[in-house]
Amino acid sequence: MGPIIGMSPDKKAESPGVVEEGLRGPWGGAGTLPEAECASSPLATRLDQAAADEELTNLNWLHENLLQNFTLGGPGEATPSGGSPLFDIEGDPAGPLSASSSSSSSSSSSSTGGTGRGAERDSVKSKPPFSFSLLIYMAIEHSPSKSLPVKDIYGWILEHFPYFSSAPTGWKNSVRHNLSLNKCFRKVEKSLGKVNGKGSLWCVDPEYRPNLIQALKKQHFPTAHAFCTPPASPPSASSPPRHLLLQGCSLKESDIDAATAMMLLNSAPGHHSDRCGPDGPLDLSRPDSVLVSSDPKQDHNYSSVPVQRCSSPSSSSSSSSSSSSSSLSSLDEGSRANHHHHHHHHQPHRAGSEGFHSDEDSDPEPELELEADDKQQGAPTGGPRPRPLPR
DNA sequence: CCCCAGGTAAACAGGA
DNA sequence: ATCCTGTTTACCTGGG
Repeated sequence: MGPIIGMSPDKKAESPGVVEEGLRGPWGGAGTLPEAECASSPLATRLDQAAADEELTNLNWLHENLLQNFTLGGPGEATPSGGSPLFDIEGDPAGPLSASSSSSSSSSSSSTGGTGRGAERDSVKSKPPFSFSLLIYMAIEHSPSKSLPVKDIYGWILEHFPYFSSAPTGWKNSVRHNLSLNKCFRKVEKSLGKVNGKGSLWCVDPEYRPNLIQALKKQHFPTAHAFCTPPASPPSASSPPRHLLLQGCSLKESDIDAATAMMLLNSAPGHHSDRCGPDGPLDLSRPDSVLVSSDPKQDHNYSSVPVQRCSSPSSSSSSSSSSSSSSLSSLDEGSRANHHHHHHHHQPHRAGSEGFHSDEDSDPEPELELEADDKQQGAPTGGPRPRPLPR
C-alpha cells in the first residue's frame, strides 16, 4: 500500500565531502580522440543533432563528461604518473551546481568540438543515461586497481555526474543496492594492508564485464542510431582492434563509440585475453589484495543466471559474439529537464539495459563489434526472479 | 496483460 | 551511540 513516496529522504544531507575522496584516481594516460578524423561527412548530422534535442544531450554529456575524462586520462594502463588534474572537468565538486544553471561550464570549453554546449548543462542536471550498474562499473573500471570502496564509487559518480550532487539522495542507496544485487559486482575484502578499515572493495566480476560493456554500448548506440543510421558497412567486419573501430565510423558514432571504446580500452587488457583462462582466475587480482569473497549468499541475482560466480573455469564459451540488441529505448524521455519534483518520487529516466544478460535476444546487431563478448554464457534471463507474491 | 529490468525507499543487521 | 556499509524486501514504472 502505501507507497513510500513522499518521504523526504533528506534525513541527512549527504556530505559532499566524499567527492574529494573519490577521486583519487590517477588516470593519466593518454588517449587520443578519434573524432578528429571523423569529421567529414556527417556534417549534416551535426545539424540534425542540434535539433536532436535531448537525445543528443545525452551524447553530449557523454562527451563532455566521460569522453573528456577518458580522453584526457587514459585509464587503465594509464600510468599513475601524476594525478593529472585534468579530470577536473566538470567535476568541479566545488560547485557542481554552482552554476546551477547557467554558468556552466566551464569545463567544457573546448573539446569535443564544443558544439553542443548547451547540452552540457543539461547533462549536468539530467540524469545520465546509464543505469546505476553501469555507473558503478565505470567508476570501478576507472580506478587503478579496478576496485573501489563504495565511498569512492559515490565520489566518482558525483564527480562525473553532478546531477547526483543535487539529487535528493537515495541514489547512494541505489548504488549500494546495485552492488549487492547485481552479480556483476563482487565484493573483495581488503584485508591485507589496506587501512581502509570499513567496508570492502568492490570490483567487477570479470565474467560479467563483457555484459556490462555491452550494456554500456547499448546505451549509447541506440541513440546514435537514431540520428546516424549506421552505415551499411559496419566497421567491424574486419576491423582490427577496437581501437580502430573508433575511427572507423562516422562522426557521431565515433564519438559514441569512442566513449565506449575508451571504457573498453580501459579494460581492454583484460578483455581480449581470457581472463578466465589458466592465466588466472581474475584479472582483478591486484596485488593490493583482492580476495574474493565468494560468500555464502551469492545467489542474489538480480537478473541473471544462477551461474556460479566465477568459479572459474567457466569457460565461458566464447562463442557468440553477439552483440546484441537493440532495442532500447531509452533516452527519449529526455524531458527530464525539469520536472518539478512534484512527486519527486520517480523520475522518468531510463536506463535501459542493464541486466547484462548477454544478449537480449536475437537482435541482429548492426554494428558494434566489440569483442567484448566473450563469455557470458548465457544469460540469464531466465528468470531467477521469483517474485514472490504481489501482496 | 503479463513479465522483466531498473529505480527507489526503507528496514535491518554488522561493524568501525 | 552513531554512522557507514551491505543485504534484503517491497513497490513502482516503463518497455517488450
